[in-house]
Amino acid sequence: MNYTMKDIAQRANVSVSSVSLVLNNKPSRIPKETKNKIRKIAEELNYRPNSAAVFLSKKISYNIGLIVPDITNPFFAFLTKTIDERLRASNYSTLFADSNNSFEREVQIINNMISHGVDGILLVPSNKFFYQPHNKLQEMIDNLNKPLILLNASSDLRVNSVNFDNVLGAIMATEELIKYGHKSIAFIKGKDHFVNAPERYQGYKDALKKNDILLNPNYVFEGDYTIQSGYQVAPNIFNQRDITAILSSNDLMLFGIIKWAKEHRENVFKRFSMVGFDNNPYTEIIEVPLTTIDQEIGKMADKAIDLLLTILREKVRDSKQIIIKPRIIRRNSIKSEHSR
Amino acid sequence: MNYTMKDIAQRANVSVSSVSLVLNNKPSRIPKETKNKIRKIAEELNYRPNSAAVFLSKKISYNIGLIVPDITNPFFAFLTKTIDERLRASNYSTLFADSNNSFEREVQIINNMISHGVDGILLVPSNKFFYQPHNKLQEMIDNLNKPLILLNASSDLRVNSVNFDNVLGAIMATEELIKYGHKSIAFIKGKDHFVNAPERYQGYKDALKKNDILLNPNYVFEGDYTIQSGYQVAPNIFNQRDITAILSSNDLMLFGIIKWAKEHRENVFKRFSMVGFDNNPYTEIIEVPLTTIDQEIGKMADKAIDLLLTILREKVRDSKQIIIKPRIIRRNSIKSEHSR
DNA sequence: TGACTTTGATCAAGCGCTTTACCAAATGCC
DNA sequence: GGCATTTGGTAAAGCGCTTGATCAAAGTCA
Repeated sequence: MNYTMKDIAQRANVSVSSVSLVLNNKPSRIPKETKNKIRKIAEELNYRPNSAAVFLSKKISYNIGLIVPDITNPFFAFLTKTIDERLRASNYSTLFADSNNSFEREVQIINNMISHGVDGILLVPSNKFFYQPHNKLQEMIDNLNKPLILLNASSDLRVNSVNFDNVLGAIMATEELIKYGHKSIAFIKGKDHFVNAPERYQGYKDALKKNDILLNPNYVFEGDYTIQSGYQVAPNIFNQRDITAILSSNDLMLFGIIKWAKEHRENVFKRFSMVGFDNNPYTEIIEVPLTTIDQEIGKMADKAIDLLLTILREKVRDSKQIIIKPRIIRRNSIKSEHSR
Repeated sequence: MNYTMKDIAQRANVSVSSVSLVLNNKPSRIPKETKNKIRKIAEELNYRPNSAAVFLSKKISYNIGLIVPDITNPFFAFLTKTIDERLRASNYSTLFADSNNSFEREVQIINNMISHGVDGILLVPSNKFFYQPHNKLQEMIDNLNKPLILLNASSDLRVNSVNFDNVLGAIMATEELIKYGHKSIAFIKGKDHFVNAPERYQGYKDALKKNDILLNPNYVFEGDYTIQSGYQVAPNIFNQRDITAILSSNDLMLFGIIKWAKEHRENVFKRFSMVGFDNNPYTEIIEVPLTTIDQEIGKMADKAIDLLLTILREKVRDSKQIIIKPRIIRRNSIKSEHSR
């Protein structure tokens, strides 16, 4: 086993209480020399406090649960990295779990994390999360007795959340294309129950309306955010001869379209202007890097952690919905409509 | 707070001891009806054991620490996902940390994890890990008092490890190229202090020797495993007119070469046969998917967790070095030398 | 000198759970 | 009926740490 305060106390000829007071820098009347002696012994023994014992008496574990739907998705990987880094900087650790896009797992994991004594939970919900009956979810959240923050998702539940303004993001993207003269803009939407998918579709529609462009239902396609689904939908887009631009709900599906085009010897970059969502780092591989809507992950992580730490510090109970403005990253995948 | 055994005991009119015995399915003389009553109440209250308290008395936390150098690298992301899944299946949770390729962080994190009471640690060491003085490292590992398993790295330290046979992987890759008639094979090696990099270089050299091909130092290039470094090295490879094939220490650097080629209108797939390492999932985006050496991540995770759980169960102390055979995944990036 | 204050600590309870030893009541047996 | 045995539990200590209450000794002051 590891050394305990008892070991230090014995070696320093003081009581455990004194050791505790000193190592935690609590105000006490213990003189400098004794303090130094205790600190030195702790150092020598490489004393590490037993968090379980600390938790038992203080009810603070300095563990925060983080649940993501799929860590192999670069978006969630970057988010996880940033959150872990920020938490560590505030002296917290990350209890991690991958829900593998399953709601049942999410519930299991949440229970398990509470059992493991996390101080709070950051949940990046899977698409399946919002399938559930509203009141059941609300009850679960309310019964947690620990702060829960939803990331990358919005909800009308009474719950803290941090999300990007997806409607705005899609508007920005659509208007960028319109600015370059495009009027026949295809949209690849995610499935209706996907987190943030309806909002992106809404933004697309809003932007068209605002610019007096009629929505053509033949220009709207659907995918499931994977490269494959982009690949599958690609021929249909190429078949619609008047489409000049594509807005995709994420970058991955554009990758699929590009792959299909290359295999079929179509010059996709000449034929279409393209904008995606997510700022996928692998855009680097593409010979023409994609213009994309960047959800600034660092910002989201910061906001979420600020919110969480504030709740923990001040024990507030009401829930807050934070919305972050996305930004557009202009690269080379948009050409003026007339230059084609 | 959450409900405790005390709450259950009160409601069931029994002692806390009984509740503990029943909920843990310990042999006891408590009759079925009482057991059922206790279980029912626990269920109703959504009782979740307080792991900290369990840990304090049993010294088992059911938490395993996992440290990776960079979660945004798909290889580590897949590894993390698999490990998390497997651990959860065995009733353990994952205390995660990203060391951001820093040795200091690794040490900090390990101490913190021990303090948080993990039962064991799975460490995927960063390159900088092996910079350290050998004896210091050994001392640190020995003083842990918890099983530590090194993943994706080999070491002559007394420590458990699970790694792929990188020499063999590189031999397989090189011989695959030789089989297709290639003799002028470029090699992009990782920096010497990179984990597994010297082994891959060794395999390349071994395979050449075995096949009576002289090593040409002009065919050996160096990168740091990033797309950029492949991009940078690309013109030098294109300049060596007799090179017909490229073996890269990872897929990412090949991506960089492909990108450079496209930008410079070189038909890279016609000019070179290529083999990489890692089975990077984004090979999908490339129009000619890459043949690669796959380090079966699932196998590595399984072996590591088996080893860890065995150590925990049987409290063995000696260290074991497990080596896994890699496999080659044949795709379309190799052409016969004569068909060029 | 005696009352009061300050200094330098310690005591003890409690956090929630596990586990071994123990005990009282009921039952079985001759 | 008296003893042993079985049944159905409980008591209590301990895990390592925190913290408010407490206390003895030394120093201060009038």
